[in-house]
Amino acid sequence: MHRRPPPRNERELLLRAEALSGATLGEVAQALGGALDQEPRRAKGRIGQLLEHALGATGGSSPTPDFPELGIELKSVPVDSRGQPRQSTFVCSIAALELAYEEWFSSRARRKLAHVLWVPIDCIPTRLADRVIGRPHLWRPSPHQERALREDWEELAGLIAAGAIDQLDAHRGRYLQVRPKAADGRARACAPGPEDTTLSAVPRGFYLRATFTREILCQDGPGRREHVPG
Amino acid sequence: MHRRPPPRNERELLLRAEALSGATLGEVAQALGGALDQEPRRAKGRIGQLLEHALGATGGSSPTPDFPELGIELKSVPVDSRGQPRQSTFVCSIAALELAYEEWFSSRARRKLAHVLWVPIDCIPTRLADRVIGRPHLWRPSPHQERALREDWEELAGLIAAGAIDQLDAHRGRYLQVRPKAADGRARACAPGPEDTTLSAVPRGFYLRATFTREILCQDGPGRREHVPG
DNA sequence: ACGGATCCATACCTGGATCCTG
DNA sequence: CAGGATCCAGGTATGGATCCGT
Repeated sequence: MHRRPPPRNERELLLRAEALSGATLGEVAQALGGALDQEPRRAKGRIGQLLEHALGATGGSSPTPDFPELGIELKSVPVDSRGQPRQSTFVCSIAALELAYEEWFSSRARRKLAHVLWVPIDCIPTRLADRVIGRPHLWRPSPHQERALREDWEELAGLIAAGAIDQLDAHRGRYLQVRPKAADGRARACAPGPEDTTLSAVPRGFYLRATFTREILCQDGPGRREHVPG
Repeated sequence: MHRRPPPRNERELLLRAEALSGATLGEVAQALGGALDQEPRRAKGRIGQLLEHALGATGGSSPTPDFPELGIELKSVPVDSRGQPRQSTFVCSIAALELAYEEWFSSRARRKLAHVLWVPIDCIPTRLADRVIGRPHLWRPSPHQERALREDWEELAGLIAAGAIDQLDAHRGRYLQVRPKAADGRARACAPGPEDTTLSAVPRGFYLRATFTREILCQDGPGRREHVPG
């Protein structure tokens, strides 16, 4: 499938993303010379990859942001008929053994969430190709949000670093949570255990709760610029 | 391509290997429902993989031997018209940073070479499919050979662990040598540098010199059993 | 002749996320 | 309805070795 060149600045990125809004995924795929012939259970990550191509994101499996020159991450987020997310959003995987040596500021989670272009996808149509792209939303965490994310992260990372990964479940954290991230339940990764031991646990990732992404998408954004005073 | 079930014991493995001797690679591939359409420069590893399938080896990229139940490694070795190896044989790749903590007995090199089924391939015919499989040779290092391999390994591993990987070249070692093992000269791996530093170097592997594999194949083996007294 | 450079197949890992059962 | 389980694509690493210029 064809991939567009990277956008040269933030404005160019936003213009491209707004140009996509209203289009169906099938139309975008066709414009790139591809097709969306697989159905949902078999195409969990296709939407994100399609948007990457359409917007000129690079990166792949590198640790750099999707738009390295701009320091911006791209996230597609499935929404219902009212434009609201119903599911959690994956942030990044967790290298449990290294978490003890990290701090929030240098963490992968903070870097991933520092500057994000959210692109809502209306997931009511069952067929992938019929789903409609919504208005993009370029976001940075507010001071309040960043504080809350940081507190969650420090609690969760602290538990893992202390060897409590097996006592930790997805109930913890207000905005950020920890859940399995693996091909299946048999996958294994190393993690700190009690008293300086190492144990083997299901690989985990950080996720944002749907309540939090709903809050983000309801903040003032491009879709409401006409109401801003001035 | 079809793969045979694993051999249940050493005898079954040897019988299968002897049954292949005299056959061409093309015949073996055809019997497995495959084909050998690629030519040498494009098929450096095809012969080894073909023999794995034909003999029922498992393993792939696991650290276990090719025949885990038997503890036996499979090595194909290209030979000339006199049945003698003309090239070195790859043993295993080197994890340079970990070599300092290893000893010969627990090393990957010793485990790979502890028990090997050598299968010579007459490489005079240019076309892959026309090459003829020779008599297999099941080998364990003699006390003399094991001592020499160990001395080589300890010298080479010691130099690498001491941070001298960039001063080390393929001239060192009587039987075992160290040479690049990478997709190309731009590949990089971490290695110990001088004075507890870490540097980036071309990935290396251990190889057996052709003089050594010639010695192995000339030892008494299945092909000469009729001359053994008794 | 051989030391350094290289080539293919395949398993594994990571990043993209959504599925789905109790 | 949300926590735990899972799925695909694509890149990387590993294992199989031989190529080839000097």
